[in-house]
Amino acid sequence: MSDPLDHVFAALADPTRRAILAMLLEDDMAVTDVASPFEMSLAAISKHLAILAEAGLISQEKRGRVKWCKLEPDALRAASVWMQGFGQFEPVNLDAFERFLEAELGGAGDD
Amino acid sequence: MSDPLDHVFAALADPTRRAILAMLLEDDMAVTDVASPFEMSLAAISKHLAILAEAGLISQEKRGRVKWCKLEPDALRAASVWMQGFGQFEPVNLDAFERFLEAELGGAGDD
DNA sequence: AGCATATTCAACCGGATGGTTGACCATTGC
DNA sequence: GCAATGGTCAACCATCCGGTTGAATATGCT
Repeated sequence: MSDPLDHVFAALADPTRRAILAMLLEDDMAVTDVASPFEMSLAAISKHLAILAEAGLISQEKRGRVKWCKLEPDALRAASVWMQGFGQFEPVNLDAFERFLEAELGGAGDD
Repeated sequence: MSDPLDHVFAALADPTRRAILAMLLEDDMAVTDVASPFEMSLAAISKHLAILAEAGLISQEKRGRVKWCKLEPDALRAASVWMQGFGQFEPVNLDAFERFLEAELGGAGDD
């Protein structure tokens, strides 16, 4: 019932969470360090991180008493593909999508 | 304080709304026709459409007593750009594409 | 052991969301 | 004019969401 895209897009809908992702782009961070620039409680940030982790957008690994947060751009990939489908589309249907895909596979490298 | 991305991602977070977008990919539709495949009230669909319109993902034009809904793929572009900015990843991968087809178009458009 | 640090848990709160229903315009057609 | 059709509005409900606070749980330090 709940498509993974539900969680990804819902996670991305919050500006705090998008800011967190932007921070994690530069480096892995501990929860406390993620929280420090924000004007809200640590618990709130902890919840945001849980939501991001649930969506697969980050992973969390506990080393000692510190939990490290790491960006997982792979989860963004599915959502990105979903959106590009709409962007490239001509008002027909899947044919155009297939042409689009073939062009991508032919022009860009392999995965 | 509300970034347009907030609205776009929030709008995309609901599977009903994504299904509506997928339907509108094929053709412009009247509100009643958008609603017909869904097992929920017309009022509910009307709200969903309002949310999509608020996010700029569709436009609505009233001709006579019929309100036509039209996909506006341009609104997706900003969100897509945001994600590309994140992405050290290639824009397309086949797995995600196939998942997209099954989950979104296969389920919604073929009822 | 005892205390500080890192993080989560639990309860709570106000406000948003997704849905319902019934009443309410607006437009079309007999 | 009046009834059917297309769509929204308003009130309501249950649930989720984003935030708070205070207590609880781990782990590390001395």
